[in-house]
Amino acid sequence: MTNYVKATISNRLVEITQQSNFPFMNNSYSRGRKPATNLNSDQYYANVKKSINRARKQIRRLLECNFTDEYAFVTLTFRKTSEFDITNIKTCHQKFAEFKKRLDYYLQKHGQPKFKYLGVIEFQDKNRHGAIHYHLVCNLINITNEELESIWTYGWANKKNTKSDIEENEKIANYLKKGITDPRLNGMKKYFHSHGLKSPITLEIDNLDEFYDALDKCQTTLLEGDTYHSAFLGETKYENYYVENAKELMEYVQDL
DNA sequence: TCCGGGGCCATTATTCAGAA
DNA sequence: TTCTGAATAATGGCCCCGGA
Repeated sequence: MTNYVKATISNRLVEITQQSNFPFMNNSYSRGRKPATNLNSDQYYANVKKSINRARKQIRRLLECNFTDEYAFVTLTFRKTSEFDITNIKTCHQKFAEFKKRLDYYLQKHGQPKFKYLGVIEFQDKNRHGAIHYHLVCNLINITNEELESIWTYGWANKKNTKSDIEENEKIANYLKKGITDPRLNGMKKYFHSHGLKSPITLEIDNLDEFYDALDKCQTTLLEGDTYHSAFLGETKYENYYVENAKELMEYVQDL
């Protein structure tokens, strides 16, 4: 029996969750992030798992929301150096921040749009002893690999332009999601992106049949769906759809 | 012209208790 | 548990400014 339905719309990606129990809301308790806890409790690993799941979902959603047409998939690698530790997340993030500034300046100078990106880091363990590299989905469509590498300065840059569609996005999202389970990222940001990206829209659905009708009209494909049981949410059914005509769906949603 | 440091505050990670 | 929203700690994006 379904009592509560929620839809999360990330442009063409539509996720529908139906559950038999209502979500609970109560704000009378003191909650909040505590300083780092002991690293070996069951609770800690449960939180790590949760964090990874949330990051996975969010990466996919942000990709669909913000890179809807053509985008560039970029890999940035550090060459071996004695100047700084290329396996240290903090140090590398600092270098990445400096790179962004150089890039911002370059883009501004050449009258190109501001750098928009969604990215993760990954450790290269085979042969490279945990060297960090960056994977980015971004809007650097018009810049050449050579230009990019000369701005990056720390090693190699590899860029591939991609058309945003269901298969490519799935592939790219999986690629981005691959490395975020690394324990070296526990307690840290597992993904990052430029400010001002569009967020997915979350809706409570009162009339599910009507919502399905609207979906049908927008050339919708079912990607996956399943049902599981949760002690708190009850019978829970989720379905992910891909909508060809996202614009029409948005118009319908505006009227709700 | 080019870009790095400081700092503000946006964004993410972690934690918690649990309705009809 | 493929969970939730809210609160808070922690991290990092990005603007401003000024030095080289």
